Amino acid sequence: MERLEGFHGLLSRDRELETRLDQKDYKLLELLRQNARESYAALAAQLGISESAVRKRIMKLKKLGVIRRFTIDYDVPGEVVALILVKTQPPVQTPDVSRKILQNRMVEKVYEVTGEYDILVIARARSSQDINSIIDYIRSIEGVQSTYTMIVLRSY
Amino acid sequence: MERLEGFHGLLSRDRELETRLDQKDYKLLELLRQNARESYAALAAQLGISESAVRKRIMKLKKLGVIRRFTIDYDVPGEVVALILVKTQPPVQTPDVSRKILQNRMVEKVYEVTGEYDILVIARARSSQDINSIIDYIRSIEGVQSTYTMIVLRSY
DNA sequence: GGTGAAAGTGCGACATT
DNA sequence: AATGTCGCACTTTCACC
Repeated sequence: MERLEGFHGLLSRDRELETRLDQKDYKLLELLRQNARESYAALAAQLGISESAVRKRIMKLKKLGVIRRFTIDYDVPGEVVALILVKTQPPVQTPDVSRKILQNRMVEKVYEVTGEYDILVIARARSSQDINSIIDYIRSIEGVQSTYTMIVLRSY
Repeated sequence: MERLEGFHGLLSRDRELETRLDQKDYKLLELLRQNARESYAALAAQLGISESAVRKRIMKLKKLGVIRRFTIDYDVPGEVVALILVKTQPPVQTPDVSRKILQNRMVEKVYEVTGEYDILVIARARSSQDINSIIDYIRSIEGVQSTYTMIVLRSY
């Protein structure tokens, strides 16, 4: 019976995968990546479908969690961006550390990764002192073994 | 005379800095970071200014290069995201290497940084084979000494 | 995925401080 | 120089097909 349930679980996963993205979805994501404020009508024209179809696809992509948020890529002169590699140590779980890191409002993005380090943090601050305080904050989290910080000089 | 011109240059720089961002600009950037598709009217209400004022501020921020683009934060199931650290070697200039890296369409973002490595690349691909081909591409660029790749397991 | 009508939004011109 | 007001066209939204 447990085997059957396991099997059933696999089937449900397949069913989820039926909501696979098609070429128009991929193109839509690419268009939105380039300009997230483009009107549905303009997107529709480029995709060769109607404006309401675009809206429904975007809604679906948001519901599926594919589109996480509409945001901006920006660069405030004087602000300091830092990339902070973090090494965690068992038995503390890496996701627990990630969630703690995210609580800092200067943290923009957190990646859990393979390799020598476990987490990469992208942080943004008004000054290098503020970067220092982010690092202090991260190093104070339980399960953080060490950090390695890179200051961003330029980005594209 | 040359001294005077130099001094004049400094003055012009100061004049440019007069287009400093105020608190409303910072708040506007934060609101857009959270939802880049929010209407000007809704943004205006939150900032306590009129809708056309918001429009003009956003225009100004784009013109100043502060807002680089409106984009989406997204996560396609099955796609592989990799963070690739790159070490460059003189006499090749790091920005030249960055520009070459950017030519690869799977490359999403390039940071030039301080520290042991000179560049961090964020790349996105349909499969790990594609990630491999990005790495091969980067390693084939003149001036690239070594790379270190981390595969993203999860991101927030 | 398309249609149509109502509500909401974008945008330029001009007035205001 | 930055903001506010107004008018109109366009866009979005929400029914339903």
